[in-house]
Amino acid sequence: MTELRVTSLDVAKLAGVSQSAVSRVFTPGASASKETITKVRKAAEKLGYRPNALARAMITGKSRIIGLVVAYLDNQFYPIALERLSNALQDRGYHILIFTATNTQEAIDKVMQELIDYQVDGIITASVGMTSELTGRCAAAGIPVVMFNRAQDGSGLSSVTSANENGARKIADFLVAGGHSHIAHIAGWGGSSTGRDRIRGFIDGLAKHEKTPVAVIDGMYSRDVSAQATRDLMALPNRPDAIFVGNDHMAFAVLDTLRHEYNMSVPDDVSVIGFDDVPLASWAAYDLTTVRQPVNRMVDATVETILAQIGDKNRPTQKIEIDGPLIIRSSARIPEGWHT
Amino acid sequence: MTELRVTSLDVAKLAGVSQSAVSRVFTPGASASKETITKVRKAAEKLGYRPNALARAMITGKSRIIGLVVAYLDNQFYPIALERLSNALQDRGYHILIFTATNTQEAIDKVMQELIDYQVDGIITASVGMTSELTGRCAAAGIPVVMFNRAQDGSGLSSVTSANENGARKIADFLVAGGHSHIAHIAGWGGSSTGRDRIRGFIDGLAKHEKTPVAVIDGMYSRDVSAQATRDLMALPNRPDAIFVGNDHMAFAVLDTLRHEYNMSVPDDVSVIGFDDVPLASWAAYDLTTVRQPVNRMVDATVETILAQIGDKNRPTQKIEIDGPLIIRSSARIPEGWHT
DNA sequence: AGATTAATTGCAAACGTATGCAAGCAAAAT
DNA sequence: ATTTTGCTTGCATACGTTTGCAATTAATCT
Repeated sequence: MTELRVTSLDVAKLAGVSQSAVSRVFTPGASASKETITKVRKAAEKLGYRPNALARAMITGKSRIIGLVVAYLDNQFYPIALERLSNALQDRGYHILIFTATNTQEAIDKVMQELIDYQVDGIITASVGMTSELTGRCAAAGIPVVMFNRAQDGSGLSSVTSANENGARKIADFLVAGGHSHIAHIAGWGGSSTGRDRIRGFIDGLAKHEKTPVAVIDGMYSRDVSAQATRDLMALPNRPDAIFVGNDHMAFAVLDTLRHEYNMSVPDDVSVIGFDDVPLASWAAYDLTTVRQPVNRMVDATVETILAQIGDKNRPTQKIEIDGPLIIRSSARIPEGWHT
Repeated sequence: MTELRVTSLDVAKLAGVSQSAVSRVFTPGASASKETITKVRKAAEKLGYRPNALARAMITGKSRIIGLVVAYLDNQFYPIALERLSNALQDRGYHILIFTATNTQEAIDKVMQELIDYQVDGIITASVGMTSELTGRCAAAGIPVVMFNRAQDGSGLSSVTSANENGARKIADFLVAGGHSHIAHIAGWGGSSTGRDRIRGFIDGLAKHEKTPVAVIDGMYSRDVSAQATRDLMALPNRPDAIFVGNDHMAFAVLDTLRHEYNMSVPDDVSVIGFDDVPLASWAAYDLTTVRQPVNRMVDATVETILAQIGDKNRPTQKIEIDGPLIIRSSARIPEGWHT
């Protein structure tokens, strides 16, 4: 009904001051007398005025919007991270323009372009890779980018990940100490740095004990693919007695398959270890041994980094790795002498 | 390095046309000759120009941004819905400004205000209630609101939900047909219409068979509260042999508690039924009987409604209910003659 | 060929705000 | 009393677009 937009000019007229005065009252750093402030605030209150964020963004060149690109939301890790990121950024007065994009170059390129159209102050990508051409465009547009839970070598982009190699090494140690002889790995997607780093750390960790995995299969971060990989492993002549799965999300599928298709007992028949420690991992139905990705600290680091780069465009990018502990639960045999 | 923003004026100069011409080339409805179009496109390409969405938004009054307010992301239903909403809106050329807010009046009020500041074209709320004062402000600002998976009586706001009463009635029928004698309900938060509707439907459904629930406990949409409710139910003299839980998320906690704290077998000792049919419900570890909320159709309806209201501000609001089927799995006793 | 119509284009005025500049003014310093 | 200092304030401009208007040009019709 009342289709009119109330502007700073309206407030100015009612308060008997200039438009600039109104603007200054609503601009944190600006100077205004006690008297003007109260007059303006009263008038604004009466008219229900609030500054137009878009107009403000255009003039200042700062939109206070952070673009967030995320691929999959069915892996519980990402909604959790998203929630935390959102809260942390809201506290700092930023807002999140969100895009879901499948992990293909075209989709991501398209989405990133649209983000840039909105003059976002910064971009956070969660679980997606980026074209080098695209990173170039962001750099050209002067938009900082931070990759969350994913890194990209030689991109010159900041990234925040957990210590994937080291985490996978811990898992190798744990499984070997548990006396497993046939150890397999259902890996995260080979197209992701996270997947590759975990493979590398795991193989390296096994090598330290002069062991090699009986098999390494790409699980593509998919339940279906991981379930099939499990079947393939069970069909092997040297059937594994331990499986490290590249993330929790896939590990749940592996557990379901072992228990309900093969009637196997975990960890008596097979030990299973995941990676991430999503909330679901602690639920009694799974009780999954896993390496924790410290979401809170990763989120804090991400927010710090992106804001720092927004504040100082010449600040060098950085690759942050945060170590997480092995969380010992009941899905993998616990070596003698390890304390839960 | 190259800190300069390329504007339509730059393109105009390079192409040897006026700034308006450039604008028209990038404005769908506008008229421009073949020749100008190619000249402008070439120049734009060369300079890497794209129209500034913020400036465009300010002048047209349409930001093509939809505000999305969501409370919790640990219930898998919401990330899934979010993903679908995001995709559907992206396809229509809209973008999502997301806010996570705890389900308290102050938090929601604050968040909604900030959304309005950004001149969003519409607002979708998922799983949060709203102040009547706030709905008033939105109406005053001429911003359409659609509530997703929640309704609000007398608010005059559009809403999209599943047929909660009817769904709960189906569950009552199913449990009674299964021959259960002591039926309990761990309900969704009483502060939500969804929670209340499901209670009403369930009690009504039981009443049709001349039964009443042995207990109705508010599970507050929380795992912990639901687990405790389960313990309380098990301590009852007339211990229930069937529990309808207000949503899947809580039902998982109930299952975990029954199985791992009480060593009970489902459905032999107790039948458990949830509501939502999130992906997790079909995983072998839970295999939960539940009523499906047809997310895709709910999302489609939500998008349709919000866009329709944006297109025509005088369009009457509507409350849409979409019926979903009972998905029969193994967590509840299957009555003779029911076909899975 | 002349007249009517349609399409294209540039000019200029918006949209709602922030901010440099100079003027005003009161208080403090000399 | 005069100067200095510091704080407020209004004026006017800018941000990067879209769009009504009028003018120009091209196309169609009689």
